Order: sequence, then structure tokens, then C-alpha cells
Amino acid sequence: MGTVSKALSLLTYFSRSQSLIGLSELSRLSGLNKATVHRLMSELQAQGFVEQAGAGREYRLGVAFLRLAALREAAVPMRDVTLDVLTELAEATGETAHVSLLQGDTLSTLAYVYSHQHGTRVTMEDADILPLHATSSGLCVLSFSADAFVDAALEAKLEKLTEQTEVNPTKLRAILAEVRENQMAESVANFEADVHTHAMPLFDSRQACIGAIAVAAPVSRMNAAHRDNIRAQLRDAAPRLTRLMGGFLPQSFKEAAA
Amino acid sequence: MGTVSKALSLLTYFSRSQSLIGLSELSRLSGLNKATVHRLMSELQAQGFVEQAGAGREYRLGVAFLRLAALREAAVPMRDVTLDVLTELAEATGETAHVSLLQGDTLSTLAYVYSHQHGTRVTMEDADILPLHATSSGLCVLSFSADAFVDAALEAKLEKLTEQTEVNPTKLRAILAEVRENQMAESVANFEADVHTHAMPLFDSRQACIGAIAVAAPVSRMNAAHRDNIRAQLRDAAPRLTRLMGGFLPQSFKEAAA
DNA sequence: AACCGACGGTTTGAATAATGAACCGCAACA
DNA sequence: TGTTGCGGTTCATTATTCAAACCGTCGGTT
Repeated sequence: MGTVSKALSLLTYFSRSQSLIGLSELSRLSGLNKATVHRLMSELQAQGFVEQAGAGREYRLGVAFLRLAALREAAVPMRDVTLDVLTELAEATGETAHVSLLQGDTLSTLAYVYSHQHGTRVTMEDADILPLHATSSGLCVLSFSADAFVDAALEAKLEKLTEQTEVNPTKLRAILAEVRENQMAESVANFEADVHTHAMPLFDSRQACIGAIAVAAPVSRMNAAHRDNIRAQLRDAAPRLTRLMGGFLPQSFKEAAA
Repeated sequence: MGTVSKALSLLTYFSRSQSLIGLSELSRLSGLNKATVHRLMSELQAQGFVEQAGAGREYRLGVAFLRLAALREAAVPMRDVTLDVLTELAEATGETAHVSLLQGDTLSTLAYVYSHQHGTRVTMEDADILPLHATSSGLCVLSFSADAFVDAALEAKLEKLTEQTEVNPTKLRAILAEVRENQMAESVANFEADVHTHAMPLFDSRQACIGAIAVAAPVSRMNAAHRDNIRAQLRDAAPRLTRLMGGFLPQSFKEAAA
């Protein structure tokens, strides 16, 4: 791994629940030497990617990202377009709709929209990271990813997040084949108990899978009619969003859909 | 300059007007070897900071920034708070209000809000870069920055953006002293003809100047009463925003304000 | 078709920069 | 007064990065 990758991977340890990280802890988390981490962080700091705050001079993400995210969004208005589609989807299904994108080897939430038709709903957080093996979005992405990527993902220690979570690689591979055939992933209480989600993949301009669009409903509200509606809405929304983001459906996907 | 800084500085060449940059051009812009740029970009790409698009496999900013900006905003809700203050300021003055932050050695627009009281207004773009010597925000920041930083800024070739732009370092230093005394910078047609702006500095928790808040009005609309109002509103808004962002006014600033 | 220039990308020995163990000063704690 | 853990620094060793030349490819031109 190159120096730049090391530096950038340090940024991945920051999360919503851990927004302040000290030098020693960062060293421990990354397995890099403290001196190395210090030098890397100094460089990140000089560029505004990170700043020091708090009594212990701990690090946190810097303001540079606000500017760069604005530029990215100006160049490729993904979030805007996504929010439009999600709003329609949430309205049409009466459930929480969300889109997650693959960034390196982790899947993170780009945007979500709640429906206001029911008092109960599945709630989410922006920029949250979703496990690939335990969410319908993750299974979707794996289903349409290169073998090497799938192998790496299933080799890792798979966390059992609920009693229902499937952590057996062989069984997961069988599920992936199913998802590929149906072009849709379904997940019941794999990530959180009482949540039933459907997801479909999203593709970029080179027909590579870049993420997924999903609808998450409370298990208690699910029935055959509701499920049919969610599936139909998703089958409409997913290819539409792919196209709006400038992507193209892979041949295999188009054919199966026909 | 370390490798990480080089890699990150490559990102600074992307702008609203130039969102796609090829390998050779990036090499030319940065002065780095093509092979170097290629390797650095490959690493940035692997982390999702950059992606390739277009027929020529050119580079553009990646999706990683959306996630990191969301995390930054969750940790330090600067933009939210700023937009609130700017909305009030724009309403109270009837003019365009904006906030710019220092990122490394460049000043870039964080947010702006238009007033709807007049048909004409000063328009802006998010994430735009402002010259330090030719804007009231820039002069503000320089006035409250360390000498070394000011020296470096004034040493550089100062672009003459309008006929009024002051590019003489000696005269600029005199202006900085004035700004420091008034705690406010005023700029008439220095950046763009027909624009009259007032700006005041913003500070972080270590009392270092991190940017400025400004009100920009068409020259044609300026008069004594309007100016007095803008100044009064700005004197209220600037310290308020500093406090809301978790910053503290430096002693010298507080005293002079009293 | 042959040529041209510019593109993204790759190779090379030579030079530069990254590395990590030990260390420093400091503050909290016992 | 000793211990622990913190952020940060030093410096000889070593691995990474650099620059220049080189590929194959693509569009346009002659």
C-alpha cells in the first residue's frame, strides 16, 4: 500500500460515533507507527483535510471536504438526482427509501428519504456504513461485483448483527446467485431486527455496480400486496436512477428485465 | 513537499469550470512528472477520492467527498449554522451575504445567501476561490493572520482583476493596518467592478482567523445610510457566527469592539 | 495509407522520502 | 515520587518515488 493510500485510509476511521481521534489511537487502529501517523496527519492537516480540536489536540475531519463535496456535486449532481428519485419512491411505497454507494470496499449511505404515510418508519443516518453481507443493498452490490471483490468480502470475519444474520460464506454465495437472477435482494432482519428491505443495484457509465437503491419497511407492515408494490416501484426507480446518474445497465441485467 | 501533500494538491486543480482533467494536463498544471501524477491519481482513485470519466479517461472528483463532508458536517455543523446567520444578514441588509473559509492558503466560499428585496444583486458560486488581496474577505483574513502568512501572500504575483485592484504590497500593508483597526474591511470594485463589499473576520477555538463573513452590494445601491446599516448588521453577525461555530474572539478584537 | 501529435500509461536506474524503535516533555494519577 | 499514557520528535536504515524516455492508441491531416 502506497503512502497516499495509508494517509487516506486514516480518514476512514472517523465516523459519526467517533469524530475525534487521537494520535495514539489512530496508530493503534491503523497498525501504523505513531511517527508515521503523525507525519501523515500533519500533511492532511496542512491541506485542510483534518484539523486538531479538543483538549488533547485530537484530530477530526477538516473543512476541505465541504468545498470538495460542493465541487463534486456541481460536476456530478448525484445527490440531487438521488433525492428526487428517493422522494418519489418513498411516497409510492410509504416506506423509507435510501441509496448507498460503494466507496473502496465499504458501502455508505448517500441519501435517504422518509415517507410520512405511517407513524412508524425505518430511520437512518447519513454517511453510515452498511455491512455488505447483512443488508439487501450489500448483497445487491456483491451480486454484481467482480469475483475477486466478492471473495475478499466473504473471507473477512462476518459479523452476526441479529439472530437472523447469515454469516456462512457458502450459503451467502447461494443467496448472491439468487439475487443475481431476481435482480433484487431481499433481507429480513439481517441487519436490524424488525426491518424488511428490498434493494436493486445501480451502475456507472462503465456498467460496473456502484451501489444500490433500497426500500426499508418494518417487518410488521409487510404483506403480499405491500411487497408487490415495493418491488414494482423499485424495478422502476433503480434503472431510472442509474440512467439519471449517467450510468448504463449491464447487458445481462437488461435482458433479464425484459 | 511530502507525497501526500502532492497527491492532495492535485485535487486543488479541479474547479467548477474545470471538473474533468486528464493526466497530461494535471502533470502540466502541477509541474509533476506524468508517471508521478498517474501513480498518485491511481491511489486517490482506489480510495474513491477521484474517478475516471469521459472518453479520454479523464479524472474528476470522486464520491468519497460526499460521505466525508457529511461526516464533517455531522461533527461540526458549520454550514448549517452559517446559513442561518447568513439568511438573517441578507434579510437585514437586503444584499448578498456570504462566508468564506481559509483552506491552506486559499480562501473559498463556504456558503452564501441572496436577499430578495431588490431585482439586482451580487451573485456567487459555491466553492469559489477568492483572491486574498482583492476582496474584503481576503483583506480581513490577512489582517488577522500571522506575519509569515501575510508575507507569503503579498510576495506572490498579485493579479489586477479590475482597474481599481490594489496590487502594491506596501499600500496593501497600510490597508491591512486600517482593517485591523476598524475590524472591518471594505472593498470597492477590487474584485469585480460595480461590487461594494464589507467583511469581518471569523475565528476558531484557538482565536486564529479562519475566514470572513461579508456583505456584497452593487456599487450603485450604496449610500451612507445603507452603508451604516450593513456595518451595524455585520458587527452583530460576525462575532455571533464565530461563537456559534465554537470559536473565540481574540483579546485585541474584543477590546476594540468594546 | 502513412504520418503526426497528443493522449493515458509503463519502465529504468538514480535520488529522495518514508519508516519505526527509542526518546522527550508533559500531565494525570497513585 | 514513580508510573502510565499522551502528543510529538529524532535519526540511521531502507523502501518508495522521481524524471526521462518509451509504448500502444486514438483522431485528424496530408
